[in-house]
Amino acid sequence: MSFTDADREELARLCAQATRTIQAKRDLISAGDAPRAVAIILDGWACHYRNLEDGSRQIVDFAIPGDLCDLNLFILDRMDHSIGAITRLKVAEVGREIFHRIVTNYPNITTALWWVELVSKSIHREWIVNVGQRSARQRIAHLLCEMFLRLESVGLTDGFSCDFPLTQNDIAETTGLTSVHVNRSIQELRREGLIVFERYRLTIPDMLALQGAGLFNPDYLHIKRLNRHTDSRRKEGH
Amino acid sequence: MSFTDADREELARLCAQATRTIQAKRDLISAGDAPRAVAIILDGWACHYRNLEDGSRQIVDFAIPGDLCDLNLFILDRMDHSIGAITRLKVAEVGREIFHRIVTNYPNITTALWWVELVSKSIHREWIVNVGQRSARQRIAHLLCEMFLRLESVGLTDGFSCDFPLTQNDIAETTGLTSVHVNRSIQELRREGLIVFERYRLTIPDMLALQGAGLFNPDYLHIKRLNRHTDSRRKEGH
DNA sequence: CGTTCAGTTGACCATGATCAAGAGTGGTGG
DNA sequence: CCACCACTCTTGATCATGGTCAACTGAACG
Repeated sequence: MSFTDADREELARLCAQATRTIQAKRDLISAGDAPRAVAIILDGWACHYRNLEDGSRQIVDFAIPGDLCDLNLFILDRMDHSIGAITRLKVAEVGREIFHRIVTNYPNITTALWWVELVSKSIHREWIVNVGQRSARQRIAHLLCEMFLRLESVGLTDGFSCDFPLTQNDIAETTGLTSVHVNRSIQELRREGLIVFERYRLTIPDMLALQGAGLFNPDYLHIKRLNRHTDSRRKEGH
Repeated sequence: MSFTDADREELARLCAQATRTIQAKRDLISAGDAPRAVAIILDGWACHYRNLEDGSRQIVDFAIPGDLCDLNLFILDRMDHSIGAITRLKVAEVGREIFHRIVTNYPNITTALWWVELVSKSIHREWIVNVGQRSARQRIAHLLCEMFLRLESVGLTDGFSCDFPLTQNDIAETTGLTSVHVNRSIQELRREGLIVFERYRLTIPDMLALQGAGLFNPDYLHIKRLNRHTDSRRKEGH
């Protein structure tokens, strides 16, 4: 599958109209709300999370530029989780009617939506594996590998480095660990030279070594096609 | 959204043609394979799982009658996880061409497919929360609540009881615990009268109590609409 | 009947949690 | 420009949940 010029124009138009800015740490939408628009992340990081009655919080996914939120728009009437801004966020919002028009008129885009949805589900599966089976060290290494490759696939890395706005507490809420233990595990990874990570900037000098430390296998990201998919998006300005 | 008679007939036809039986503990399809058909579970339990290089295995979802497997059919070229039969399994297989015909001709069914996909993703999110945040006791209680309600929504419960073919080792691979610890936790739940569970038969005398023990909140299952959705399937023989 | 697989129990161990205090760092207002 | 505050990171000491290893029981099945 690949996009036609008409598809690309339509995508560019969508990203241009109705943009909105959300402050860091604010919710883009909260659990229980009725979804009102599909959001396309244009800039910044967001996270999908759920709260437990006992006060704990679990982050279940991150959204970086190019990612979509709330495809459930038509289908599920209430958000079953919240989406929060990690950094200041810029999003494009696509309302119900426009979305519907796209789905009926642009089959390639619809297929791409399915694609995005299925990959995101595959990532969810891997996160279950991550918290279910891996040690603290491995979980963190795995998370760093995943996010680096996802950032790379949308052109947001710079050689071996990338901006990485998560606090150690965010990482704790992602990996099901405490922030104290995350701290100690990160120090271990640093000591071994597997990562350089300070001031919200991450460098991975040897990706394969870090992948080894995290039992990371990139297949689940379906990156090859992810690239093909996002290529068209990156060229949208052309 | 609701189905027309034409929709229902089509669904009945799909479930009737090309059924296949898989022995217990065999794979329906393995990670790395190219998916060749969408499978609809007609009878028995299956599980979606991933293996790690270090030999451990994580179950990431169960599939019970009425559930679909491998919607990735057109979209992803390789299975990123395996699907195995827990019990002997009866499935209906829908090939690529037929599936494509459905998607183009039956918009209601297509919407229902989206719906199934999104609910299943919501379940994945909850599983991440389960292994990430809950204690052993809570994880197991939560799993039992979820599966009971899912079985109930397709008419496979009998009052407070249901068939429940998972071994303690299966539960361990689902919850990220060891089978020894699963055993002790189950005994605890039994001792407190929260469950009766033997010979692969589960009884939950007080669902709300068990939900409390598992910090279980059923919202993520979107059950109300699940019922509405599966109604049409249950009546297919009519 | 013997074999296999699931469940059970006990003793001991280790990963990661908890609690608490202190050090940087950055932002804000006087 | 400095002082203060809030937040994140860091470190140490202790604790507990759940893991490991190993042996034994019981049921199912050919």
